[in-house]
Amino acid sequence: MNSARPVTIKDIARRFRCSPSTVSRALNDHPAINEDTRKNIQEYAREVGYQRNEVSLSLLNKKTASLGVVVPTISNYYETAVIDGLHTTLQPMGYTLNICVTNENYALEKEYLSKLLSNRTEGIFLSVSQETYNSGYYEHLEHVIQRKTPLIFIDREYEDFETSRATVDDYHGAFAAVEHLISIGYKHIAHLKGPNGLTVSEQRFKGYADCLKKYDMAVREEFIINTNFNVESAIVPTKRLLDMATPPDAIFGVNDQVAIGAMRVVKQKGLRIPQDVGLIGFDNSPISAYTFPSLTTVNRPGRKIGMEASRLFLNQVNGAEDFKHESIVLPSELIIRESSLRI
Amino acid sequence: MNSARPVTIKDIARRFRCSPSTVSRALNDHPAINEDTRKNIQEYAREVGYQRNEVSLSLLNKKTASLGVVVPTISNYYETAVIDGLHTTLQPMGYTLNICVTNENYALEKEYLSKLLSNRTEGIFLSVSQETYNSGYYEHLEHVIQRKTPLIFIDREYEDFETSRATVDDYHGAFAAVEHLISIGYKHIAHLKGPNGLTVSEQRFKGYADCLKKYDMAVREEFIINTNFNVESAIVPTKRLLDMATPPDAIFGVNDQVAIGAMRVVKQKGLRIPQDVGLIGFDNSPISAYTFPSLTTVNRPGRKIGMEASRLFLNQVNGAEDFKHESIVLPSELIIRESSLRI
DNA sequence: AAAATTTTTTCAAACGTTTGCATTCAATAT
DNA sequence: ATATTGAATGCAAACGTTTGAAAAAATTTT
Repeated sequence: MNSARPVTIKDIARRFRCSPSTVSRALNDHPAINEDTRKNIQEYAREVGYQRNEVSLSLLNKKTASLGVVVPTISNYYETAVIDGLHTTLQPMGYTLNICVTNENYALEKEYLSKLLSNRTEGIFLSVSQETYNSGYYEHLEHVIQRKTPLIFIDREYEDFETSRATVDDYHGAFAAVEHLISIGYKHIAHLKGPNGLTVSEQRFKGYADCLKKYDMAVREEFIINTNFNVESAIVPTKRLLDMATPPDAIFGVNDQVAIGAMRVVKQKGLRIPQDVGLIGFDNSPISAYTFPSLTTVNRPGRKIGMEASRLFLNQVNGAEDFKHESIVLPSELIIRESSLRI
Repeated sequence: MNSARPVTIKDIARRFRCSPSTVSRALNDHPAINEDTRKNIQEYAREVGYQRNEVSLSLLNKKTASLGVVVPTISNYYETAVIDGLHTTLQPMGYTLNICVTNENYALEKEYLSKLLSNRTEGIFLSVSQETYNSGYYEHLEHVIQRKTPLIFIDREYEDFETSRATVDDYHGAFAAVEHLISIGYKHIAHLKGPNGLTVSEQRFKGYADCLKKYDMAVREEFIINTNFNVESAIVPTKRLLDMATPPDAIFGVNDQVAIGAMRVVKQKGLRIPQDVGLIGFDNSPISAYTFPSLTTVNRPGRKIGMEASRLFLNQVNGAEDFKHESIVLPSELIIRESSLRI
């Protein structure tokens, strides 16, 4: 009985022996439609479960009300917090989010952007993949801009694109973290860095290095080891650090995962945190409050970033004549917990 | 120069003084098109950055290649793992995922489902919201089914709908957890239950209760307290448990968050885990491995659920004549860590 | 050179909806 | 009775693309 084919305005028109235009107007409460006709049509439409075909409307109006969100991963707390923030602002406005996960892969990123454009997405939030960043290819991004589709960078960004951006102040966050360690009295502070080249990695590293310099402490090459953002990638580097002739007495991890990896190794060595080794992470992921000892970290307001990014997008589409791209930099905030509180 | 208006097939046709059909065929490598014409058109299309308007195609073919994912939240590890699984299977097949977050809200859930149908989504993955579950309203679900849009239930499910489902075996997971506590020697096992009415809560509770019964242990009313799945909601209930005249010597939390909340309270009381109080969670969230002590838990394969759900969906759309709805129940697996290992 | 064949291109309809303009019909004013 | 108004409805085009069938153009065969 209930056919799979959705009932259309034409079906209703046929039923009432009137034209599709009349049905359309009736359903939209157009004033020029006779009260009775309107009521009959609306009632019948409800009965048969008529639902406007938004696809046809999209074609007609060239408005799709859909937005692309292109991120390297959604397995981390931070990324989902950002998406949550985007959601919070944009879904009540009727926008639909298309989430694309690139797995840090350039080819996928390119494909998804192209697909989003083909689908006439009205805006794209992008956190560029690591591979893209390394490769230096960015025609796929230029293409988006050429098409005048609003493009909002999130966190990882290209310096020289005319777009809006929302990022966290990684530099000062890292700086504050290291300054805190110094104030506690730690003298030999190592850094488990993120992958080279990524803004996030480099900014945090810069904050670390600049802070050491400010306090006339050496920035020692061998105290800076790369990781890949996850727990496992911190294991070997931490072991190397602790096995040195003069090992560090504090470690600043590029994120919480890495710090937690380091924490495991430090404990296994029988060293105490924070007495023997101080430890700081970055992100304030939910887990950081519940490790033992609890992890000092830097808060990274993902949800807020998402909401700010939404705001930037809305600014652009409701664009006044004098619209200017903005670069929002949200402050990061040091959260002091047990892992750095040597007394 | 670069107009915002995307270049269409008609633009190209005008440029070559030919008909849109020719352009269309040329771009699609139709054999009936002259080799030169084809090459010229394709080259020009590339130059001007032509991109097929998929919206018009969707209208024409009644295929949108987009799928709805409706979940109560994306702030938890489990939900994102599911989405990740859906992604992994479906994105390579060209599907686009529209993520909708209901915040456990019935009105929102209804609105999103309706919107997804309006957008002619080809399938919907749904984890029903708590409010929906409680309210017992489900016309919005019937509407989806009426429209013959494949509907796949994830985890939280209505028993009496003709759809496919993918769930984790909560019952046996909970049973195994409690059995493990008993085998260790714990005698008074409390349960921090999830919200009443939800399948997840009830199944885990049932596993807990049945296991106690099997070993002739009392199922004590006062040992079963509701929480709301998050850390905070476990604080007061745990305090209440520990303040009892004869407090429990083990606590089974409905999920890791709740167990972690309990862990905090237990530690604050100066009690030792697992010596004084044994503790088990559920979900095997990444955090559970890094608490102190590390948390015994039950693995809940979110990613696999997503992939299984995708498979169920694909079965339905590639539907053979003899297609039958399936209910996949993935096994859960006890992960023994420190919080329950009293020796 | 005409007919037959093959190759290439165009026409027109379709997908579902909206909307400016024209049309129809009834009611009122002259 | 006829012109004038007003209300209610229909027509046709538009959005961008594909596709079967028809037409046109080029080529081959007689």
